[in-house]
Amino acid sequence: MNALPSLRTLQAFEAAARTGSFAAAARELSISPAAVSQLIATLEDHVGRKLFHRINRRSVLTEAGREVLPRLTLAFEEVNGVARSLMGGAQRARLVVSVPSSVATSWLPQRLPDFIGLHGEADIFVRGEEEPIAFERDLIDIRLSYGRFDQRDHDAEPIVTDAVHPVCTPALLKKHGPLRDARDLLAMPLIHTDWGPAAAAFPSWRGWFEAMSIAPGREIQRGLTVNSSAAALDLALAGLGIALCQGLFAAEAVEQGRLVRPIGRALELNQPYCLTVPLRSARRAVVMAFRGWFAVECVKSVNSPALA
Amino acid sequence: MNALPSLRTLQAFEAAARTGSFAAAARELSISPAAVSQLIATLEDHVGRKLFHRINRRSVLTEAGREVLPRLTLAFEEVNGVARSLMGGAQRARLVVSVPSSVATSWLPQRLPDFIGLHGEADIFVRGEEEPIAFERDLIDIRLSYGRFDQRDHDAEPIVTDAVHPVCTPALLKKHGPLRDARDLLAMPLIHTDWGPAAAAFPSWRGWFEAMSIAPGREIQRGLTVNSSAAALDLALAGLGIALCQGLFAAEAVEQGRLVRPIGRALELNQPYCLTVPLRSARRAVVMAFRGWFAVECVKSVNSPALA
DNA sequence: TCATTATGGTAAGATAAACTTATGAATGCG
DNA sequence: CGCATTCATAAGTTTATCTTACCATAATGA
Repeated sequence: MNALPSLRTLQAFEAAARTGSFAAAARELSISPAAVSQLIATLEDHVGRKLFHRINRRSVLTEAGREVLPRLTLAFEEVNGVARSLMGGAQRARLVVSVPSSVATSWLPQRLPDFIGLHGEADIFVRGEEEPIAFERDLIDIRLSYGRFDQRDHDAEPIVTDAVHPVCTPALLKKHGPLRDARDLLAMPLIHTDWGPAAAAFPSWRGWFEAMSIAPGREIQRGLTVNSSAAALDLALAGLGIALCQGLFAAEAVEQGRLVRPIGRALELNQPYCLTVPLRSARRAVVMAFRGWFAVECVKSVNSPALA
Repeated sequence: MNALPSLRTLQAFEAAARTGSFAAAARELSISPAAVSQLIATLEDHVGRKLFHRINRRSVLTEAGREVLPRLTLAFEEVNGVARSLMGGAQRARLVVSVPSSVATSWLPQRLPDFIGLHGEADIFVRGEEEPIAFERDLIDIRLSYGRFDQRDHDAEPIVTDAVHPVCTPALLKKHGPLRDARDLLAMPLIHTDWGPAAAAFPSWRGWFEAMSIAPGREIQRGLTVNSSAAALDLALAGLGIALCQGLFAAEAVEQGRLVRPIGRALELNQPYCLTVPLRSARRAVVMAFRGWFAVECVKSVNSPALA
């Protein structure tokens, strides 16, 4: 188990391979071309394999070299990025937030300016993605998920349990006249959401009617079907039907009067929303600040008086 | 624009921060504790900021240190991985393949052993994901996509244009009796696929009937709806209905007689499947080999005699 | 309590890695 | 051809890195 080659030789190799010339690499590293040549020779010696074909005083990468170059380049770019951020005067906080895609499209971006206003400048990365989440590979600092996913070295905390509400535009409700009971909904165009494997346990219209003690027939499968809450909300806003939408997403439109609830009956979800934070990030100031703010915003949306 | 700190000092910092002790870092780097202390002091000096709180001969990371540690660790791990793979005797080829999720679940894994048998050992990473693809961030060597996505420094090549075929189990077909024309399909349970935003232009049952010059009523929306080809195929295999499935996925089951085509009419897709290869990877042996093999496998499935 | 053993910091000197300069050979270009 | 550019090699220098030695502090345990 020999020692690994020195980082300096790898650095020289990376620069030369990327630029395609020892001379250019030398300029980049502010050293002489001869030094580059020697470093690379040392590395080739150490790993026991040529990394450049020396053909005509010109060097082209060997297969082995070509194979590893992109990985090295990416890794060194990251190292240099870290170094630069350490050297920068006032270091900007960095925060990687992972949320379900539906939250990433509109709910979160709308509210982010508020957080930035409260907390000050920060480099925030929002990732819209579904379980399973690669906390370590993607260096995620905080994740909002539907349901609790406990892991070693991660702190998971339930925030609030949401519910789904039937919502549609006021115009659509007017057109179909006021409803007397839940059964009248069956006559209106329903917007279905197919949650996919991610959250198969989410309530459907069928589930909602059953919770209202109404046994729906096959006809409820009619109408539009989409595969995300965001899309369902958009269709509802466009007046195309009644969507069964989480409070989290529907609250704002209902508060503004752009959507109404034809029937004030909601169906609670099986799982709460949870915030998961890897322990390595739990103590960082930005992360703690964001965690608190995020939880409050979720609760505010879900428990909006407009949905009471 | 000051020079960046030397990699060696960053390496020492990373080891000390990760292990939580200068002494442990020294052991890891096979140098003396004093050397670690000096390297870190040099780094702190260079970036003009303390990275450890020295409290009681014990060091704990400062906020600045905690902020950058995970990024540094990940980057150095990658560098070390590269170094190790260079030192390893016979280097194993490494290949990162990106395909649509549906292809990643079953079609590709089934066929990979064949490629490995032909080409020899290799470290193959299969990523199931949808457009847009982050070729550079994820260092992808080759991508199969539905439709052509041209980019700078990428080579995109159409492979074959697939078609969708109605398929169901022989048992289901028998139960509903032989069909005389396409219109009879309307009486059978249809399995719908909702492609989502990724490939909105994919044909639906409605499109298929229209191509057959049949104007379907609202009733065709009945039945099951799933959001992936793979799921639709599974449901069809379970005898739950007729799915409209790409030749790529259906070919094998039809060849084996597990599925049949109640009507031999297919509907061609709007876009061909394409293989995209970043130029940096185009000349690598594994990549070229895989590209050729992959294209042939796709064509074989799509043009299977069983679907003729 | 008082060694014992750990931690990290500092100073001085040693060593080896890294670098420069100088030179040569091969190539391409005007 | 003459000139610029490329990389390789050799010899000598610089300096970053490392060791050794010694100190201070704190926790551990007999």
